[in-house]
Amino acid sequence: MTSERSSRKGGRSRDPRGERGIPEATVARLPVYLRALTSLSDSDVSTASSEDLATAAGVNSAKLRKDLSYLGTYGTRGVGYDVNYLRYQIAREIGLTQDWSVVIIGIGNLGHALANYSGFASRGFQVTALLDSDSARVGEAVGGLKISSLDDLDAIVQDNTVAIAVIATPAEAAQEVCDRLVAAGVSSILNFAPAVLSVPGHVDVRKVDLSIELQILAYHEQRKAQGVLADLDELEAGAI
Amino acid sequence: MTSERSSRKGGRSRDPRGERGIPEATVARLPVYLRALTSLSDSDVSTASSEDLATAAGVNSAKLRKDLSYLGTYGTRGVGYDVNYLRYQIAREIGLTQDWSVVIIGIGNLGHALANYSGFASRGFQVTALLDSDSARVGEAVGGLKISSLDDLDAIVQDNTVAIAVIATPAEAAQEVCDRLVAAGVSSILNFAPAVLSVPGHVDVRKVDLSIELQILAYHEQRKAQGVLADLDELEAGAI
DNA sequence: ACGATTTTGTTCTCGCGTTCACAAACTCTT
DNA sequence: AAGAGTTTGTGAACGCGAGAACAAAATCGT
Repeated sequence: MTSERSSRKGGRSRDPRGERGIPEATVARLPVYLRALTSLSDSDVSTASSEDLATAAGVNSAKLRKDLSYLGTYGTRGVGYDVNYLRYQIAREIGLTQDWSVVIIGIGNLGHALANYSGFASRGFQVTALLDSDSARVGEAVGGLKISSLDDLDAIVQDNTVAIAVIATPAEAAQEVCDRLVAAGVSSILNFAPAVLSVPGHVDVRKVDLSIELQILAYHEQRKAQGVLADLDELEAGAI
Repeated sequence: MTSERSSRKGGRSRDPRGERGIPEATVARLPVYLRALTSLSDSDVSTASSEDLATAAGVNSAKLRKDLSYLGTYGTRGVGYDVNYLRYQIAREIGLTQDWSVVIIGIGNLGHALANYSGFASRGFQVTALLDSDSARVGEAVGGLKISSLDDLDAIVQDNTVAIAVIATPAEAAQEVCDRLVAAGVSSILNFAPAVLSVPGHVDVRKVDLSIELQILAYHEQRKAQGVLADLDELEAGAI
């Protein structure tokens, strides 16, 4: 997994309330299922088996069935799942039946790209503000929005009832921006800055770190290369 | 974790060779430790305890010690770890003592941002080519590099011994681009396109998906809000 | 020199997540 | 109507990862 939850340790068993809690690993896959269902729906497929869905989502069918069983019993034995019905149920479970207001902090290279990314709006996430600490950039228009000053954070968060923020600042600024976000009432943060953020327990942080991903790939790549060398050694040693 | 390995199922226990295999969860944290060590080194700290390191990396100290123990015994009891020595050892283990050539495919908003991102080069990842299928963009300069045509992929990969590629195309194009990359000999792929890629077993794919991350945050956010409502209900019902 | 203190490396235990395998439930054919 | 064929939902087994806890090893103070 690329990202980590920094708060909320427990899975469903530690839930103080008795209500259905969905395992974290399952939650992380629901959006993938949703995408697969949307794709099938666009292809006018009205019913799909767990095997079909699993293939489309790139997972094993038993896992998919167990994941879906946490939401309820939405399938029909001997038939499969109604694509549109299941799609709605997952969307509702994730919370995509309502719109979410998102602000992006730090409009550098990455912030720019995120502001122009169309994939957000299509899923019910609306970027309502772009903030930057550089006063020279305030007022500049990016992706149909004007950049606001970081000083207006509190007002912006309150006016738009923002719960989710995206940090795309340099690493040095990330913790301070994070603190201000939390103070303003934001309780979910997507962090692109290569920095460890410390937040109060009620705030969720997810991290996306490009250079970490590359390093993980490099590790395995190096390992493959070593394996080849070792195989050659064995070959020379006449072991095979 | 946000991303998934699509190939290579086993952890260290299934390793056919008897050599030390590092658990996947540990591999994913090594880059974080590396960053923490670099930061300490920049602050002229020469020695650090597991507690210090763990705090800087945002993990628990027992976990950190166990992770490091997979690499070897690089600490000194009663003292701690030599920052620069440990840093070198982790870098070597990950494979950062060599340079990695990386190509980026799909120079849209995101590809643009990635091409300009300075965080790659600083960690030994050198972007050697930018590719796009849109012939109108070929030749355009981005971040000091000229965009090449996708048709030149094979030659570029071979000339630069590229093992790692970044896919930043729209979802529709991702699988085809992926197939061509694999055919050209690339065996590690970082995928930003919101699509499930299918690859042969020897190829590693890691996925970074912004909209999935937001959806996971939305789920928890919704859950927090429901919890508040439930608490209010209990209050009204006189349960407290 | 030796006990007190610090801190690592490792063992052990527990819980989560994955997968197998099968009974239950539904459809279809005859 | 009944048996054959499908496909879901779930119980059970298993392996990996997290964290507590402790023994081993180093330093420090006297």
